[in-house]
Amino acid sequence: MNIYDIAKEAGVSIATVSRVMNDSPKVSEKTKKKVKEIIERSEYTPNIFAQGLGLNTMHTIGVLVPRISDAYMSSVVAFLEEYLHDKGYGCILGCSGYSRAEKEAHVSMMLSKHIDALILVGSTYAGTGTIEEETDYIRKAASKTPVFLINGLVNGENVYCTASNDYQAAYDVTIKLIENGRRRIAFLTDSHSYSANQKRMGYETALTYSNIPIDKALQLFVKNDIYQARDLLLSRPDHSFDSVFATDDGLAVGAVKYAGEKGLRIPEDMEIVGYNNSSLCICSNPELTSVDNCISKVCSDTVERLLKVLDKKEGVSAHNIVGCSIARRNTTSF
Amino acid sequence: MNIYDIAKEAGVSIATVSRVMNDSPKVSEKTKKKVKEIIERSEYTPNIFAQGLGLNTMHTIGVLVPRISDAYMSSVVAFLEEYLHDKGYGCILGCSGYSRAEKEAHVSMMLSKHIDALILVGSTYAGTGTIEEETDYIRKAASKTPVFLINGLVNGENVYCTASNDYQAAYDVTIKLIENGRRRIAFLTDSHSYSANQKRMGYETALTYSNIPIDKALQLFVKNDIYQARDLLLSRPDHSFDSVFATDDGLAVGAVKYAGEKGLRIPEDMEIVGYNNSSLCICSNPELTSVDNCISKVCSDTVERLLKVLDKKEGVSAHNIVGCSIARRNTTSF
DNA sequence: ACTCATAATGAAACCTCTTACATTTTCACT
DNA sequence: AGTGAAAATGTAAGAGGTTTCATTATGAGT
Repeated sequence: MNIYDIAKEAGVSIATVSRVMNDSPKVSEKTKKKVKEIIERSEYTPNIFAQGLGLNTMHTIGVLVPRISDAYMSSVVAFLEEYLHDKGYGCILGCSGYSRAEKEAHVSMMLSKHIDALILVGSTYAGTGTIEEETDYIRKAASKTPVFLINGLVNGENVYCTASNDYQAAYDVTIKLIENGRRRIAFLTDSHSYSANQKRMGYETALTYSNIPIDKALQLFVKNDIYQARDLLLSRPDHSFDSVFATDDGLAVGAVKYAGEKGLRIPEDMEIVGYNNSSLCICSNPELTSVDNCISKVCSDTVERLLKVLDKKEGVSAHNIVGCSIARRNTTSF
Repeated sequence: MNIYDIAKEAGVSIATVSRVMNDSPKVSEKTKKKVKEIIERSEYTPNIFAQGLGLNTMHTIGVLVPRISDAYMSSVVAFLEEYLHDKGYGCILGCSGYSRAEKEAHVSMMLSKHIDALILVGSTYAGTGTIEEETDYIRKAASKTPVFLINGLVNGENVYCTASNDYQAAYDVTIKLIENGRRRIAFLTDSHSYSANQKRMGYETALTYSNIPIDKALQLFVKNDIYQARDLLLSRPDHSFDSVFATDDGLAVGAVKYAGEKGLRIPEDMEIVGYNNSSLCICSNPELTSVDNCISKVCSDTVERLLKVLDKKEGVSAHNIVGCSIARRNTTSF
């Protein structure tokens, strides 16, 4: 069943059928109605390949995340898919893991599928090699299709970034903890990403601003795993920290488990703040205070900017920042 | 940059270039080497649309889930994407929600993108209308492309199902609780899906087998939300149940919160079992005993069967069952 | 050197759509 | 009725691959 069959049955040329399919104004109402009826009846759908060959688009966006089973990432994908689908775009998903090689492999696979744009979520930097090396594949991809980063920052032609204001949020959280009398705030992270660095800078700035010396021994790096986070904290000397600011809710849950193990009361003896305000927060006991980095807004902004770029509209800025808020629950006393 | 450019530069015909691209044996080593070099150097990739037009495939599989932000679903998608990517297939993701109309819309969008097969995850039945009505869109889709259900059951030409043995697992869990002296086991679910019904049947069979009357008042239905599950349990009379078997970890966490609210000790006063063995289990406090429905195996089986079907191999059975196990943690005393 | 089977290559058809341009139809106005 | 502009429709040329079939090149066996 192709456009010729429809044309023959309707007694018109294929050009007319094509015009009807694309809602062109230069077809008489009478013809339009007749052709539409036949299209309807025979459940004809145009061949996407032939269409793509002509139009050079398939209305598909590539979405690449490091790990979809992560609560934060899956939320991001959920929003992106929803917004894109609303606008008639399909979503090719890739889960790359954190290695550069895997990311590159996924990106080139997506490019070969002729996506209209590429969205990269988080983790643009794996911590091996220089930033330039690490992000070169992004600029390379951007030479073929517009690239949109979510919570990442890369400068380059055709690269657009949308991020939550992690610097500010981290600063705010740290100040809150200091106001609560905390002086030895552990900074717990699992990433060298742009976001993680922003958080670290906000944290350090707040300490400096409050005349608290920065103690690098309080900045802990661990794989994103609840038990590993717990064990790392357990390996630290008792009382070496009085609160934990984690760059991810999973790590914060690890801190909760640490406190349980040590018999520390939360939040009296140990305050804990997570990040992403994910589903883990209310699953945790006590429920976790966390930074709400407003995924929904970040995603809707990204899609909005993406559509503008595809529309060849001018004036889409390279960078875009979205504010965060703090979701207060029971692991802090603010 | 197209096949003609390569052909011209190499001084061969486009047919030869095409053969080189597809690793055809009927090209001399010398020519192959020369052409490959030029392809490499000019970073030529064949146009997917032209290729699709000829081959009628884009090596893309549609994956439709109701809710990707669900820990279980995102795990399933993670495995599917990994296995499919390994085999050179891309993944078009759709998040449909639970309504039939949305599912149909997503399926037809995917079909219009010319997927090679469609994988539907869970929830084939939304509870409105008869099973036949609810699943008709699946058979319709199956007339255009092979359909693979994960933890769903629909009979039809070109429909292949892979499911975990939820009936058996539910039976086993219920027997364990009974062996622990529980007599009033609440069955908490959020779905009318095939899986949920299998679990219910296993639960009821175990009760009957143990000469415990089935009390419909103990079978509770609630939206998949931790707080709603907690509140529903709080609304029941005290001591009306002594344990909870939930068909999803989120609901089980709701039960944990209920017990906390009521001051019940877990597992002494209240045993709780979840389902899916998701990341919520270790996040919960106490950590949740849960049925491990072996997502990895279900997904690898699905992909394996899918590849066989695409390969036109015979003998792919319509149904395939994978065994479950119980991940014992701290909300039960077995 | 001459066959002849086989390997290597090329020409052209085909896949199904979009669209620029050409042609035909319509119809208001004289 | 005749004219001419505007509207409707059709023709044919791409878009960029794959593949069949025909043709040419190769080289082993005599």
